[in-house]
Amino acid sequence: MGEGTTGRVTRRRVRTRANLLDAAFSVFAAKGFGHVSIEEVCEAAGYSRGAFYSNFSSLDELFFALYQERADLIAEQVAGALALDGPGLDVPAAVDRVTDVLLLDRDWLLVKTDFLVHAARDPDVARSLLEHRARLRRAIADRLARARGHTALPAVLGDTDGAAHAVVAAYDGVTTQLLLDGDVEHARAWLKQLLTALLTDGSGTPDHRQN
Amino acid sequence: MGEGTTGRVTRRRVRTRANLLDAAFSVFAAKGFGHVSIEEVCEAAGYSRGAFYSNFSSLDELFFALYQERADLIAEQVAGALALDGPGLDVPAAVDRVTDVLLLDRDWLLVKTDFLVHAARDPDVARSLLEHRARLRRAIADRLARARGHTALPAVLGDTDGAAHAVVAAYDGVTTQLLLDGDVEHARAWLKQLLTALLTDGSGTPDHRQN
DNA sequence: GGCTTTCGATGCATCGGTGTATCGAATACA
DNA sequence: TGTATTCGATACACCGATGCATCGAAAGCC
Repeated sequence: MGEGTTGRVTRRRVRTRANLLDAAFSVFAAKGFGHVSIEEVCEAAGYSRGAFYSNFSSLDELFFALYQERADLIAEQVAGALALDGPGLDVPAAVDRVTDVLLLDRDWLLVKTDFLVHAARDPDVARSLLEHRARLRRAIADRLARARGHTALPAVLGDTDGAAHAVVAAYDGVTTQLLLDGDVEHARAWLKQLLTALLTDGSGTPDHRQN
Repeated sequence: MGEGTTGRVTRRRVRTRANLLDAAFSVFAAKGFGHVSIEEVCEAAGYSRGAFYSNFSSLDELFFALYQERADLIAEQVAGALALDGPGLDVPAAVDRVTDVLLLDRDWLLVKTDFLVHAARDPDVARSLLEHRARLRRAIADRLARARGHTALPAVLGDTDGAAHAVVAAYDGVTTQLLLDGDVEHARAWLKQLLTALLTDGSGTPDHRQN
């Protein structure tokens, strides 16, 4: 229990915990939180319920831990992709890099959206998620601010903060579509186009589709 | 069962069915599909499980019916809002009207998102939802096409179809944010700004916030 | 208004999931 | 290597939800 003092840093405990989390990710992605039992997670991980209750006290707790783990990971990657080039920001290139990181696989988006729905009904979780999003936006806004003067930003959206808002909104919007049609490549292209449309006044490359 | 032939158009049946659907909406909005039992719905509606099983065969079926009912209703309203003025489209005015219809209450967005997550895991449901969205987009694209020449559309997004895509994406994006912060008014303002930014090359009214 | 049909309430059997208590086994530390 | 302690598997009791089968009551039809 005591996480502060290293009372007994068991080695297998971390392993089982990680295994449980990994298995939970697959199961959640496949069936959706709310249609998943503790037993299913344990079975997928190859443990019995004893192991679960030894590591978590409820499915909610595990779900939260799972989300935070992966979300932090992706946030790092995005920050990395943003920091890649110098102060002179090449918008299309940065958009490419970020897009590649952001739209990796559909499974993550499924879990992410499940979590969103979860958060929408629990103020505490919502607060936590809002803070996460705010951090992400700030990273984007900072990057955009640093690039100002080098590349002109259309004034329609207001300051860089507004532009960051728009970027996140575009991402969320494309996510929705991707969840339905499952076409990652198309979503990525579409997101790039949308972002360049928002962040430049120049010419995007139109390209369309049925659904 | 026989819906085609009007074998016996019972009158109370439609009432109870409607009551069940209404009650289900509240319960789903509050707890989320997947955390709701048939009993809860029946209790909220003031019926017993017998009534439920007489009208639906599963929660999924009810959920689908519920979604389709309300989605069609809103689609009608949007179409109405779009058709309101003549061939000369006043973009800001139309945006205002549509926005007012689209972002009515958070409960609907909650149920809608639940349904999205549901559809994302069931190809049949996904297909149905994609068709619905396609119809909506076509309505928007038609409206935009009719207005071409009157109001200049920025070419960044390609043709009117691309613009319609962008409109829907913006809506979805704002929805996500609204689900978290619960501020309908702000979401509406933000959506208006985003849409005008996308549909005009002119000046939006910047206005910002913390989250 | 009587008669038939359908609707919906009640009771029951069942099942799956939960949480806890207990115990053997694996592991860290001396 | 011995031993104390933690980890995780097994067993059990419990609860809630499900779906069905039955039956009284309301509604439509003549």
